[in-house]
Amino acid sequence: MTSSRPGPNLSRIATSLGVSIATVSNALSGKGRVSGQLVERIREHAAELGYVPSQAGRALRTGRSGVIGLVLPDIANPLFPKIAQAIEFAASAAGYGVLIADSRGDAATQVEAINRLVERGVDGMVVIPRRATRISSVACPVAVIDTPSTPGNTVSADHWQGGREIAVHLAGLGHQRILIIGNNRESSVQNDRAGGIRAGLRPAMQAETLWIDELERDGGSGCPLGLAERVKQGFTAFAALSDLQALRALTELQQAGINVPADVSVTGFDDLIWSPVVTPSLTTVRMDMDRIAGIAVSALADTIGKSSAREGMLVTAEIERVAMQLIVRQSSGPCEPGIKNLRDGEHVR
Amino acid sequence: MTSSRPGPNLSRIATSLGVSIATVSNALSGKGRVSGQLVERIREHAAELGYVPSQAGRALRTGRSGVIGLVLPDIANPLFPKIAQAIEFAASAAGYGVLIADSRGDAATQVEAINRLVERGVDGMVVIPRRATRISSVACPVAVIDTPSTPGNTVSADHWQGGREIAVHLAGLGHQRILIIGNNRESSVQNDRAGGIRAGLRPAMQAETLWIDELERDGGSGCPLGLAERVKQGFTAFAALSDLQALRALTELQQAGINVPADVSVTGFDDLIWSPVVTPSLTTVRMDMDRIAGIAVSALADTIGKSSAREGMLVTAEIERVAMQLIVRQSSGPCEPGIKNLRDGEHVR
DNA sequence: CTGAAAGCGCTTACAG
DNA sequence: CTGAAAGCGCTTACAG
Repeated sequence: MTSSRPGPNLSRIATSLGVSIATVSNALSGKGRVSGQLVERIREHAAELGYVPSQAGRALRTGRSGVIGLVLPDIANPLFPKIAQAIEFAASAAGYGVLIADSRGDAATQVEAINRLVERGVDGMVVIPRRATRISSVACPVAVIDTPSTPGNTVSADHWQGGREIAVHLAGLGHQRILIIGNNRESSVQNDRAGGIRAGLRPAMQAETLWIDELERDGGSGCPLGLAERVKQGFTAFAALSDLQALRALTELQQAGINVPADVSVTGFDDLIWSPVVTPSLTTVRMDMDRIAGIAVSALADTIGKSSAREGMLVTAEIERVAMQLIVRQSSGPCEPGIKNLRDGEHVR
Repeated sequence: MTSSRPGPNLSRIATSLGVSIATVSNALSGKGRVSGQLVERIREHAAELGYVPSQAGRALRTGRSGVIGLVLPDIANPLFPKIAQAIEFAASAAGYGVLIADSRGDAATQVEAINRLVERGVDGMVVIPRRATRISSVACPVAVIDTPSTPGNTVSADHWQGGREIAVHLAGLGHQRILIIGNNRESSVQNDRAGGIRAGLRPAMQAETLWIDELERDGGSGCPLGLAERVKQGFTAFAALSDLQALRALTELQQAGINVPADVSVTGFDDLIWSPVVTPSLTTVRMDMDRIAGIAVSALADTIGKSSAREGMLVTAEIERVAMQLIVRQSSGPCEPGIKNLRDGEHVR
C-alpha cells in the first residue's frame, strides 16, 4: 500500500474536468499557457474540491521546499520574540515558511541545529549566531544577523550608533558621570554599544563600565549591584546595555530610595516589552527589526532565486547597517490619559 | 531541465556500490532486510559521500512531512519564548521539525495561519488559541494548549490551582485585603487564575479585581494604576495575573515610596525572565512548560502515528492538567553570594 | 492553447 | 538476502 494524502490532487481535478494534469497545473500556477475560460473553470473546480497543492510533490520536482530556517542562540532570550515575529512576517510575505531551531548551549549545538535544518531541506536560513561563533560552510544560503563587526555578517542594527544616541541624550540631560552596565564582556553586540556610548560623550563627561558577568563570576547572581554606592560616588546616569539590565538597575535604585528620573537617569537598549510599562518607563534605543528581517529575508530569497547558488553560499555582499532609534520616555512628563504609551504588542493572554 | 539537489542520492550510492537502490534504502533505514556486512559498507559509503536523505522524496512517498506547526496568538507575548523553546525541544526529541505561525490580530488571521501550515504539509499542529476562539476542523491532527475550561483542549497548566497557591501564600503572610490585577477580562487563563485566588482565600480575607483593560478603555495606557491610593484604602497585597502586570505594579509602588515587600506584597504569574532579576525579585507561579509541551507533542505524535487518523482530528482524549509551582522570592531574605538566583536562561547577547 | 511523458528521490510490497 | 518496479504529486520542456 502506498500512503496518500486525504485531499484531491491535480490528477483528480484533471479527470473530473476531462483535461490533462499539465493543463490543470498550468492553470493553477498562472503560467499563462491556458485559455482564460479554462483557467476559470479549473480554478473554480479546484476551490470547490478544496484542493491544496502538495508541497512534497512540488519540492521534489523543483528542488525547493519553500521553507527557510531560523537559528537562534537561545529562544529564551527576551529579544527573541521580536526577531522571530519580524522574520516570520517577512518570510511569509515572501512566501516562505519558517522552521525554528534553538542552538541552546554551546557552539556544537548550533552546528547540530543547522544540520537538522539542512536535513529538513530548507532553501536557506537566517542565523543569529552565538557569541564568537563563525558560520562555516553550510549546504544552503545563509544570512547572518549580528553586529557589523562580525565577519560574514549580512545585516544588523548599528549598535555603535545606538550607543551614541544614548550618550547624546544623556549629555543633553547634563549628566557628567555615567555607569555603563553590561552583562557579558564577550558579546560583540554589547561591546559595540558600549563603544558607541563612550564615543558619544562630550569631553567633560566620563564613563565607567560595570560588567555583571565579571562581578558575579564567583556566584551571587541576582544580588544587588551596589548602585546606591555608585550614586554616592557621583554617578548620575546608568546606561545599561540591555533593557533587562536597565530594569535590574531601575528597581535596585528605587528600592534604595533613589528617585528615577529625579535623582538619576536609567537607560536601556532594545525597547523590550516591559520598557513602556514600568514606572518610570525606560528611555531606550530600538532596532528596526522589521527592516533588519526584511533585508535578511530578501537577501536570502535573492540568493535562493539564483539557482546556481546552492551550496554553502554566505549572503554577504555589503553589510547593511540599520540605524537604531532613540525612544525617550523618562523625561516625557506626566501621563496624560488618552495617549497610547504602550506598544501595540503589549498584552498578555 | 529538472532541478536537482546538490548532494548525492540513493541512486548514486547504489551504483557506486553496485547494489540496488532498494537495498541502500533498507540498509540506511535499518529495516533489517539486509545482511550485516552490506549494511556496514553502505552506511560507511553514505557517510563518506555526505548523504542527506531528501525530505521531499520521503514525504511524497510516505505522506508524512516530519514537521509540525506551532500556532501562537502573538509571538511578542513574553510567554512565547518558553513555550516555543519547550515545544521545539519536545518536537525535535520526537524527530519533528517545528514550523511557526503567528496569528497576530484577530481570529481570521489565526485561521489563515493554520491554513498556511496545512498547505505546507505539516503532519499536525500545536495551537495556542486566541482568546475565545474555537479550533474548528483542520485537515490534520491538532493539539490545543489552553485552559482546562476550553472545550477541545488537550493539555494546560492548572491556572486555577496556581491561583490557589498564590492565595495560600498571601494568607500565610497575613494579608487581609488583596487587589487582583488583570489586564484582560476576556481571557479564560486570567479568569481561571483570578478564580483560583478567590477560591483559596480564608474567610477573613477579601479580594477585589482591577481589570486594566477596562480602566484604560478610554485611553491612557501605561498611566499609573492608582495603587498608592489602594494602599491607603488598606490593600496590602497585589496579586497580578501575569508577571508583566506584577512588574508594572511593583515599579509603580516603588515610585510612590511604598516599600515592597516591607509594606506590601506583589506577586505575579509565569516566572518570566525578569522576575528573578528585579529588586525585590517577584514571587510567582510557574508552569511546567516542558511537561506541557511534552504531553502536547506526544499526544500529537501518537495521533499522527495512527494513520487512520488523518483528517480533522482534535487530540482530546482526557484533558491533562499540569500543576503550577509556587516560587517564593520576595520573602527569601538577604542575598547571599554564591547562591544562584537567576534562572538558567538569563543572559542577553 | 493543450497534452503525453519524463523525472525529482524515496519506500514498499512483491518476486526471486 | 537482494532487486526490479510501481508510484507518491508535481512541473517543465517538448510536441502537436
